[in-house]
Amino acid sequence: MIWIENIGNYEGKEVVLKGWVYNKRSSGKVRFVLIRDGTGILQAVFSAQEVDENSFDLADKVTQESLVELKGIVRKDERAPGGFELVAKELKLLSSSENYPITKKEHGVDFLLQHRHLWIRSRKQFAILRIRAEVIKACRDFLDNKGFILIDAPILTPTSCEGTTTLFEVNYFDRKAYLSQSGQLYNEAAAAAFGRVYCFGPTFRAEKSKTRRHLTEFWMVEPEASFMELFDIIELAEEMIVYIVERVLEKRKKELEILERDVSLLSNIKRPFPRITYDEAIKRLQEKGFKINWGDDFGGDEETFLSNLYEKPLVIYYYPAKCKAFYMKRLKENPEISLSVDILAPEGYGEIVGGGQREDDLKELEKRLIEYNLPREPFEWYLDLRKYGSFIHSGFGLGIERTVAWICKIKHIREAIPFPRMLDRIYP
RNA sequence: UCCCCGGUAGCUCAACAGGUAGAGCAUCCGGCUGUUAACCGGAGGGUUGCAGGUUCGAGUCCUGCCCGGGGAGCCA
Repeated sequence: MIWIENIGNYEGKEVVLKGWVYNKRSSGKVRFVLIRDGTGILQAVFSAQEVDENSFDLADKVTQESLVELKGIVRKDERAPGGFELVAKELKLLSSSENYPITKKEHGVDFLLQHRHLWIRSRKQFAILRIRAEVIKACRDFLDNKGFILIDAPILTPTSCEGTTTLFEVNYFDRKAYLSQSGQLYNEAAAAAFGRVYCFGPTFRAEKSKTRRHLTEFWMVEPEASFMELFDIIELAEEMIVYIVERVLEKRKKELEILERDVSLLSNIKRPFPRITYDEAIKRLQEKGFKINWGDDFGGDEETFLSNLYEKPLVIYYYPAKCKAFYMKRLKENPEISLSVDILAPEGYGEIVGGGQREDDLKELEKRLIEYNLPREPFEWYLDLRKYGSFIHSGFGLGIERTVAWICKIKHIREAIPFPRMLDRIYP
């Protein structure tokens, strides 16, 4: 099987390819048909003398997104997009396509999202989703190489992980269950069993958020490591981000080109990252005239401002405990401060990582459940982790779509997932 | 939930101050021997989101509803 991706290996040879018609152009006695096979796009050239009449005719008549079989000789030619083209010998129609809705001109967002199942065939979406696949592979390779074990957390859960967030409720054999909003708590159990673990999967938030940073279904990779403290986990997150960016730069050059991404900014993503405390962040914001007080969480504008401060991701740590989840360990010297961290991607992208050191003291944790107004019963198993050999441990979650959106420099994270789920949008 | 913007041909949009609904792309027909969202000529294509109101006359003004976009809040 020959794929367009590797077409350069067949220079001068006759090949047969299957693919969908991406575009066609004609100029009298020369016709150009661009076909895509899922790995790339290749231009085929039809000249009247070198091809039979039926094929030449078809090269003019064939419609966008029809499936065709193409025979021809691979030739290097600078005029061809991609550097190689096919001198066509024969074209066969395998399956026709009529009135393909996504044409060569512009379309609106609503229309494209209604046709997402077809939109993913187009060049830019193709590039983004291939980068997404690389980002995911990079996360997994990085953690696997570091000795982390993949232990997936359940999607159906008996209760909220953090209590506050709105959850999707499902009927579970006449009992209530909820779609997971984080694998975090299960990860902690797994960390005690396997040392260093991670889970990777979809998470769900039933918030009525309508912004470019939010989806109701999104993917996270969540490492959790025993014996690691806050600053160990910050280091791990930094290394992981550097690794992801490096891998995309190395393996997805073409896709970044399609997206016209300025790669010099990405090449700059090396350690160390700038690190500031929450207190410093507040000070910087207040200096700029933001109306924000100590104890407030950052809003969208604040996050954008902070993430534009540096060319590298910005590490912000020591958030007020009340901004963070009940399971965050507190600073010994000041229990108002949690051992927590967020990492904001640069170029205005905002938070891609959130994490911290977990409370390992049973009494403290019991107190927190009460403080946060959470029922004890569904968390019994979680408390057990502190009863049977409690251990220092930390972890974080990295949002896949936000990371992909940043690396691809796309405006809205809905394009960073194959089939986005948003408020009022669950089709296709 | 709130604020702002929008809904006109398959798609993207235009239509002055209320006066015969129009262009590009797509489709179909024709032309062009290297096109790069190719280009050039021609043709077909409309319940102006829905319901009501004002008016001699409504795409345009008013009211309600529906749908979408951007943002806020909330959140990762």
